[in-house]
Amino acid sequence: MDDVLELERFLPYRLNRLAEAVSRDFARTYRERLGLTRPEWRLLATLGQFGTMTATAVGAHSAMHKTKVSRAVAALEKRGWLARATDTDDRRIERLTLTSRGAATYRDMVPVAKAFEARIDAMLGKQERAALARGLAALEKAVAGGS
Amino acid sequence: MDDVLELERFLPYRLNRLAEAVSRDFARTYRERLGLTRPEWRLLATLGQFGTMTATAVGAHSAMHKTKVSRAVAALEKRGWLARATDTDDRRIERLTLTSRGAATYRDMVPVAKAFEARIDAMLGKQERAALARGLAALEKAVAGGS
DNA sequence: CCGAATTGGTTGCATCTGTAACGGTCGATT
DNA sequence: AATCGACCGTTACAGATGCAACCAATTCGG
Repeated sequence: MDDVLELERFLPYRLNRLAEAVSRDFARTYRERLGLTRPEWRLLATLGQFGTMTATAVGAHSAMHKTKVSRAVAALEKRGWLARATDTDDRRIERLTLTSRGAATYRDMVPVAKAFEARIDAMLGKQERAALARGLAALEKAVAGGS
Repeated sequence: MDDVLELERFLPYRLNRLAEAVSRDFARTYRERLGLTRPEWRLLATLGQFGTMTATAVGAHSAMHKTKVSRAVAALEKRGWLARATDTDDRRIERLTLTSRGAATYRDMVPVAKAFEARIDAMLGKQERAALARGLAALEKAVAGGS
């Protein structure tokens, strides 16, 4: 009974496998079109959605290691897609914002991402989509709270 | 309407974030206790469950890049946890099997993984657990078929 | 107040990773 | 049987990653 682990039911394994499989195609498109790595894309998407944020907040939101965030920030800054502004009250903090060029890139990218999303959605039935949404939401809550 | 991408609803992002968050703690335990990387752990778990397999099959099952598998195989072989046997009919193929020492390590690891699994399950309600299972299964099917 | 502990962020270093190219094997076509 | 293409697996190389150690700024505790 306790001698075999069924990977098909093991959550970390399933999530990793799905994340990998689902992301791969999509990641390739923005790497080829924009030359972005995954962390860089996530940073762009996060700032595009939320406006100004700190590096730590980006990391917390996307579960990225802080060094990943740090390097992604440096990369986008170098391209002129992102600007840093040291907080006047707490000079450790840097407020990150997309430049107009960064925002323009973001706007170009959004429809592509949405099209990708729609393609996946189309492959799931309505019931399954609802179940997935509910299950993921519950898991996100558990992970956030349990830590 | 089409100007912002809501990351909290975007599947690749959610899956990556969850996979990362869920795996991190667990990965640390087997890295510290056994000195295994993630690909190595997955290889061990896959062979432990299925017995003999080829490297390609392992990669397909776990969505790992073939070079990852190749390196994990080399690492486990070096530890004496895994043995290769070239197929006599098709000499391109290598049948991978855990050695008795590898199998012993696997057996030690299974209860740890199951305990981890149980801890996550305990954080989800029964309904949510069912929804998650259903949603993930549907997505797995879609991903496998769509490709 | 002052030193200790904490926090935001960066960097050195070793390791891990993907891409592309490769060597070796097999099957099909001719 | 020679050739072409497909397939299994490895490796060189450049780039990405995580850990630990670090700097600087802030907050906490006495």
